[in-house]
Amino acid sequence: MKIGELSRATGTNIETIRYYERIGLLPAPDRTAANYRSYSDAHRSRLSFVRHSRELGFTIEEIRSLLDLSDDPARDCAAADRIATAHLEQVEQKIEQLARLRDELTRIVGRCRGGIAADCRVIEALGDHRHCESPHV
Amino acid sequence: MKIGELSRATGTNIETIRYYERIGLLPAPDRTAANYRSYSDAHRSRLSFVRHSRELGFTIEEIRSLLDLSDDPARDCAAADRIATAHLEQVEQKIEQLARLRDELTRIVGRCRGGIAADCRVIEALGDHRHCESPHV
DNA sequence: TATGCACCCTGTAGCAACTACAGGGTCAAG
DNA sequence: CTTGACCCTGTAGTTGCTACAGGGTGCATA
Repeated sequence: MKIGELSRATGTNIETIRYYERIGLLPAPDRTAANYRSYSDAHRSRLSFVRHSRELGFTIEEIRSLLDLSDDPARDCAAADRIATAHLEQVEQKIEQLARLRDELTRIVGRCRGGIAADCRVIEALGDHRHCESPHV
Repeated sequence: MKIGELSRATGTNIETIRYYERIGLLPAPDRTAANYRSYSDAHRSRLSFVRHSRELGFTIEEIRSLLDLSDDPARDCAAADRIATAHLEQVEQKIEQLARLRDELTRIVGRCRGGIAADCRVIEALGDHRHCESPHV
């Protein structure tokens, strides 16, 4: 299939597909006589793997490792589990951080009673960390 | 104060301070005879405002708008409230998205029983979206 | 007096993970 | 035979910094 079909089949931007090839995440496909890229089903499923992993927040480098593992079926599955578990922990940390941030923002936004900027509690709170109830970031 | 002192006073990287000046977020300070930047307390509190807002996840452009508002005390506070409220909504959406992602990852990780990559449920799940219980991203 | 060291300067390039052109070639339908 | 959809390469932009390279300044110590 041509790049446009692969794009539609996987919901991936054409430029992104070429980008993945450039960085070596997708193998370079065969070319037609007109120098068009010609993809196989193997390409399609590899790209699906990449996109799905990206949607789940894995970095390109993590995906590279996961692809290496899946390319070699004899390899130890524990490595894949380690990558996924580490990533899960990062996601959990990010959620906690955002939750703290949300609480702080809720507090700040709740204090706005309208009026002019000179009396704005939002601006005041942003200017002074001491208004915060818990550390964020 | 010199840039190093401002850096320590606000916990901001020196390169970041110069970057903020370059993009017009911090006004260019006076210079000493040796061409060193010389900051006032007004600079310090403006930088604190910027850093605190960044910690809360506001983008540079949002901060620019918030600074414009705080520079003009006669302006309507509602604009600041709108920016903060919109940002809060984004944070809440991001939290929900990450929570869905965490659930999916938890499901995937939980299926790994060790063994070889050919039978790895982690890799299998990443390769096929149909293993997912809920849509993510 | 020299010299070492911490600090400052400018300008440019790099990071992640794309996205968006510019400027060109290919191919099938009407 | 031309219109339009598609494809190609190569480069530059995005966000918010961070990291040099290659130089100048200022003060304390040997």
